[in-house]
Amino acid sequence: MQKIMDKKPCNSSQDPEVRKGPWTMEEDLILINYIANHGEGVWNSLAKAAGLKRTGKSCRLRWLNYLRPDVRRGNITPEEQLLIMELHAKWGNRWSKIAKHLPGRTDNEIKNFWRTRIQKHIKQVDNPNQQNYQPQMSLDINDHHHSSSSQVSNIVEPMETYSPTSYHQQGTLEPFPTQFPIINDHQSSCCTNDNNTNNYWSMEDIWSMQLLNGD
DNA sequence: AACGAGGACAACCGCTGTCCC
DNA sequence: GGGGACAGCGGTTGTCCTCGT
Repeated sequence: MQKIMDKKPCNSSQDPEVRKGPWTMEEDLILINYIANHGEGVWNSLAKAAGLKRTGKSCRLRWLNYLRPDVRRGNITPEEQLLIMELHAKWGNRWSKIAKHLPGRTDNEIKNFWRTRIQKHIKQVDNPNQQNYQPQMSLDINDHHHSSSSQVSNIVEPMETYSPTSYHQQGTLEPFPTQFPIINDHQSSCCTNDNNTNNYWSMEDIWSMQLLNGD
């Protein structure tokens, strides 16, 4: 049906007026301001009414994944990791469904987390003799969460087949001790405005600006 | 210090589902 | 019932950053 609409490359890329790529601070502020004043919904008309040269789709994604005040970013906790694995074992790649059980987490973030950390790890475990395999992270959650469901153990099991390094050595409950960039720190340090992309700055910055603007 | 490779994340794309006329 | 518009989802790609050489 509406594929007709979407077939036209995002019905927008042909339109020189439609911006793509990273959002700028100005665009973010416009979107935040508009939603603060008018609420979300009807994204296509919202984008137009707000004066953003973006598709409604793009605005929705930006708001849901980044700008919403209740979005939590970075530092996925061991408990969240466990939950993700448990729910993924139950539902598969139903990221939005999984995200609903992790308050403040977005489906995109969970999906990225799964693909970059867990899936990679599973691949490594599947091909342990591939090149000089070096386990980089531990997902040996069951060792520390004996209450885990059998569903979890199904998916976690392969990960127990190697001996985690720093995790056990450090005796902490940090499944990915060396793998987790502290995203909040990263963003708050690198994301102040001297970054030439204008795309990386903390949400605290945005929301404080928002407050300063008096909206 | 420079450069390349790989990782992490943001954003886009294509598709499906749902609602409304 | 058919078709259009929109929201939402999952997969993929692009970009930036970090780390190793």
